[in-house]
Amino acid sequence: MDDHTKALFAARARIIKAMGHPSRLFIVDVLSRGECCVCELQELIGSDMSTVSKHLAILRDVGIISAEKRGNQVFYSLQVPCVMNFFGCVESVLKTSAQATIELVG
Amino acid sequence: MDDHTKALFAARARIIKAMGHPSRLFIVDVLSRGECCVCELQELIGSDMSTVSKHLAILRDVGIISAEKRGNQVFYSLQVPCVMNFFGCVESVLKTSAQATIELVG
DNA sequence: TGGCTATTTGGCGATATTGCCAAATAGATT
DNA sequence: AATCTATTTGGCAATATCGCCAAATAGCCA
Repeated sequence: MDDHTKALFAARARIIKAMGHPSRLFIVDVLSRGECCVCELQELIGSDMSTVSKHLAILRDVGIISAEKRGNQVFYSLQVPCVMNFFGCVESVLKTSAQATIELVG
Repeated sequence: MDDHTKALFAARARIIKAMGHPSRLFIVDVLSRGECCVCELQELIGSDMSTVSKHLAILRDVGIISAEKRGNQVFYSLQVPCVMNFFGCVESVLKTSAQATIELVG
């Protein structure tokens, strides 16, 4: 892998990696239905607010979501809705994988 | 998040996480153009063969790729081609993100 | 200003990932 | 069987991630 290819795939992986966590994937899913403040997400997820905030920062750093401060709260929204298309394919990976297990078992 | 939702998003995240590494993303890209043995991938990536083998195992464990042994070599192939659709969206995240930086700077 | 709420940041221990080396395994060839 | 090649596995040190707590920050309201 030459340096350019390496950099390209590192940049791509960074974005995908940002979604590779249950809470962060959940955040993306929730935000696909409209903006949310941190407090709402925190209630839904059930982790410490600081933990949720850090997850949001990770998604924001790679550009998947964006933040807007209004009053004393911060509203996050999905910046690149096409990431929602991942879900359909991910389900099909899960299905394929489950099918393989069934065939393996009997 | 109730237990079912938690499990669902954990399962999804596991799949996305498997792709969240430059070498593994590269492997998926290469395999999208046809099956490959480990030795070919190792040459392209340039890491130790054992490292490549472990990356392949991670992708295989989640069901994204599959392995077939022929002779004394193992050929891997992309099991769920729709993951290739991720790339287009990832590029658009990169573009959006670059655009945001441009607007921020000037 | 002082206090209140919402959010972020710093720090830390626990845990997971990464990539190399060395050793084990499996098939092919002699 | 002995050996060669291709691949996987075990082990380990370096590094990164995770989630909580405590502290800092920022905006609102009295």
